[in-house]
Amino acid sequence: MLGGSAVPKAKSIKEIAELAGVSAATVSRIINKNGRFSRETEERVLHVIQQNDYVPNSNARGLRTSRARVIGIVVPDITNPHFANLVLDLEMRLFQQGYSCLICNTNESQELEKKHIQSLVAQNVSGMVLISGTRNYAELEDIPVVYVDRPAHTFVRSLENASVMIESDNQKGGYLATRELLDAGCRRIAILKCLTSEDDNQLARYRGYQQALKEYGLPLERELLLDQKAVSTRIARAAILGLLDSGTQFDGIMATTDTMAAGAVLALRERGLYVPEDVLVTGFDDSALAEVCGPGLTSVRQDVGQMAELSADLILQMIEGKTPERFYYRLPVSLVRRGSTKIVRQQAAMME
Amino acid sequence: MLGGSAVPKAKSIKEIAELAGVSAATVSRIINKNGRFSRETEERVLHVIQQNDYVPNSNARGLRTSRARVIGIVVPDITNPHFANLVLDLEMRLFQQGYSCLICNTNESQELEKKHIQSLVAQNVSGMVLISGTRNYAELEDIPVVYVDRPAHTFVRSLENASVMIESDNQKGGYLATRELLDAGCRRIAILKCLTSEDDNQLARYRGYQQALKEYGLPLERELLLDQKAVSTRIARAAILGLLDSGTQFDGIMATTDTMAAGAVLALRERGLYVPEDVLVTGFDDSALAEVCGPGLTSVRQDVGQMAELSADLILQMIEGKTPERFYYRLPVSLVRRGSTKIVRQQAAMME
DNA sequence: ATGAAAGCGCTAACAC
DNA sequence: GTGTTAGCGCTTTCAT
Repeated sequence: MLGGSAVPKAKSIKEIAELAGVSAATVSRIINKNGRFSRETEERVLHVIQQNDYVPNSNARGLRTSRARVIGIVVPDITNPHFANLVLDLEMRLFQQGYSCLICNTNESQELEKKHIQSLVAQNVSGMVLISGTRNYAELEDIPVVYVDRPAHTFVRSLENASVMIESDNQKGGYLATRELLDAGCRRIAILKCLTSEDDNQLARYRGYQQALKEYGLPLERELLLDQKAVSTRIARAAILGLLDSGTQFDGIMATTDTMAAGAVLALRERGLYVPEDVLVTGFDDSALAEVCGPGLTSVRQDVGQMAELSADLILQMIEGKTPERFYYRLPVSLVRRGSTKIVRQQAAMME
Repeated sequence: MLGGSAVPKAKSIKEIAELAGVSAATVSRIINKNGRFSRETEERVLHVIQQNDYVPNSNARGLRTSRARVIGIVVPDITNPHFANLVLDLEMRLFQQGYSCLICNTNESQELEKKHIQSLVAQNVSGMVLISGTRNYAELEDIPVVYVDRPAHTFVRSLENASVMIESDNQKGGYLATRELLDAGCRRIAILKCLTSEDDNQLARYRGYQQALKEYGLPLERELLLDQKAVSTRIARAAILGLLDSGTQFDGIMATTDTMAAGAVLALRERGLYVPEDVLVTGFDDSALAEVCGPGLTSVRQDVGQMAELSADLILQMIEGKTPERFYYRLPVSLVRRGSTKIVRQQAAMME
C-alpha cells in the first residue's frame, strides 16, 4: 500500500474549516486549545483533521506567532558518540512535546557556529540548545537558550539573558580517571588533552588530573602533558607514537575523551605494547568506543540521559515563559571500570 | 566582547528598504539575485544588510514561496556512526548552499518515521533526504526526495515521483567480507544479521554471504545463521555467547554491521577467545568502531563521502526543478583489511 | 461560542 | 530599474 486513501487531502486551515462547516478561526482555536468552543464542534473539527491527515503549516504559524515549534540544536560534531547520544535523546523528548529540531553541526568552527545561530534566529526558532557553544551572541538576547557542556566562565556573562547552563562535573571526572590510574600503581601518567580549543571542559578535566597528582604528591611533568591541536583519534595516535619514540617513560595515559584514548590504544598496539599489561589507559564519555576498544576502556561516564532530560525540560519551561528555578546545573559523573586499568602486575615498580 | 555593535538591528526587509532608500521589492530582488537592479543600488542595499546583520525571515519566505530553504533529513539513528558521518557530511554541504537541515531520528520506529515526514511536509521543506526510509508516502508525491541506503524494490514504486535512490553495493560488500574469511581459511562462518527490520540492506548483505559460500561449494548451515531482533552491539554479544554455549563449531563471524561485529568481539573476549587466533571476524561500514575494536576489524567500507556528495547534488538539482540524469545509483564498496582477519595459523584445519 | 478581518515578512506579477 | 500591490496560511483581536 502506498499511503492509504487516494482522496486529495485538504492542506489549509480554510479547507478544513469548510469541510467542518465552521470558520478558520474556530479551527485554529481548537487546534491550539485556545479560547472557547463547544465540545460538539471540537469533535467534528478534530475528526475532519484526522480524516485529512491535516498538519498546520508551520511557516504560517511561525510567521504569525514568530514562534514556530522548532528548536535549534547546535552541536560541534554529531560524529562524536557523546554528542550523538545527547542529541538523539534530546530530539526524541522534544518531538514528543510537538517540537521539531534543527540540528546544526559547527564542525568546531566558530564561523560556522555564528552562521548557524544567525540562521536559526532568522527562522524564528522557539528556543535553542547550544552544546559546547564557544561564546555569547547578541542576537540570542531574547531567545530562550540552554547551554549544555559549556565553560562556566563564559556563561556568567549571559546570566542576564535568563539563559541556563548544564554541564558535567568535568574536573571530578578528570580526577576520578587519574586517581584510578594512580591507585592501580601508575606513577608517570601522560595526559592527552586539547586546550587550544575553546572547550573549557578540557581545562576542567586537566585540572582534575592535576588535583589527583597533587594528592599523591607527584609533580607535573612537562613531557607527559600532550596537548593536541584537535580532539581526534588520528592525532592522539600520532602523539602517543611520538611519545614512545621520544623514549619518555610512562605507565599510564589519561585521555580527556574516548576518541583520544582510542588513538592511544592504537598507537600502543602498533608498537607491540599491551593494555593494561604495559600501559594503563582511561577515557572520558563512556561511549561505545570505550566498551569495544582494546581490552575495554575504563572511562568517565557522563549522565547523558539526565543531561537530555534537563535540557528538554528547561528549554520548554523557558519557551513557556517560566523562569527556571536554577540557572546552573552541574551533573555528577562516575567511573566505569574496564580492562584498560586492571592491575596485572607490579606496574609502577617496573617502569620507573 | 559580546557581539559587536549595540545598535538595534533592523529585522524586516521593510526596515532594510527604508535604510537603503528603496522599496522592499528591490531588496528582495537583490537578496535573491532575481529580476533587475542597478549595480549601484545593489551595493548600497548589500551594505545595509551587512551592516545590520540582516537575515531574511525564513518563515515568511517559506510561506510565500512554499519552499523554505530547509531540507529534511530522516535517519534511523544518528547514534550509528555510519549514519552520523553521512548526515554530518550532507549537512555541511547543504548549509554551504544556503540550506538548513531538519534532522529527524526515527529510532527505527515506522510510526515516528511517518510523524516526522508529515511534520516535515507541514513545514514546507524544499526537499527531503530519507536515509533507510522504510516505505513510500503519499504525502511525498510532489516533494523532491532522495532515498539513501534504501531497498531497491520499494524504490521502484516511487520512480513515478521522479525521486532518486542511492545505495551501496551491499551484496558485493557481504560477498567481499565473507570471501575474505573463506580465503583466510574459515569454513564455518556464522553470520550476524537482522532481517526482521525493514532494512533490505541486511538482506543484500546476506545474499553476498550466500553467494560467497556457494562459490566455495559450502552449504548454508542453519545454526550459523544468527538473525537478530535489532541491530545492536548488546544483542549481537548475547547471540555469540549463545552460539558458544550451544557448542556449535565455527571459525569465523561475518557481521552485517560494525556495531554487531563489536558485540561479537566482546562475547569472544568474555569467553577467553582471541581474534583472529581463535575466530576471525568482519564488520560492515568501516566506522571508528572497526578501527578500534579488538585487533582492528576488517570491514566493508562504504563511500560515505560520495554518498553525501551525490545526495546533496541530486536533492539540490531536483529542488531547482531539474530532472537528474539517473534515478538510481549503486556505489562501489571496498574491503578494509585489519587484524581481525589476519591468518595466524591453519585455521580451518583446527576447528573442523 | 463563533465569525470577520487584519496582518506577520516576504516574493512575484504587474505597472511605470 | 524600481515601486505598488496582493496574498501565502495562520492567529488573534474585536464583534456579535
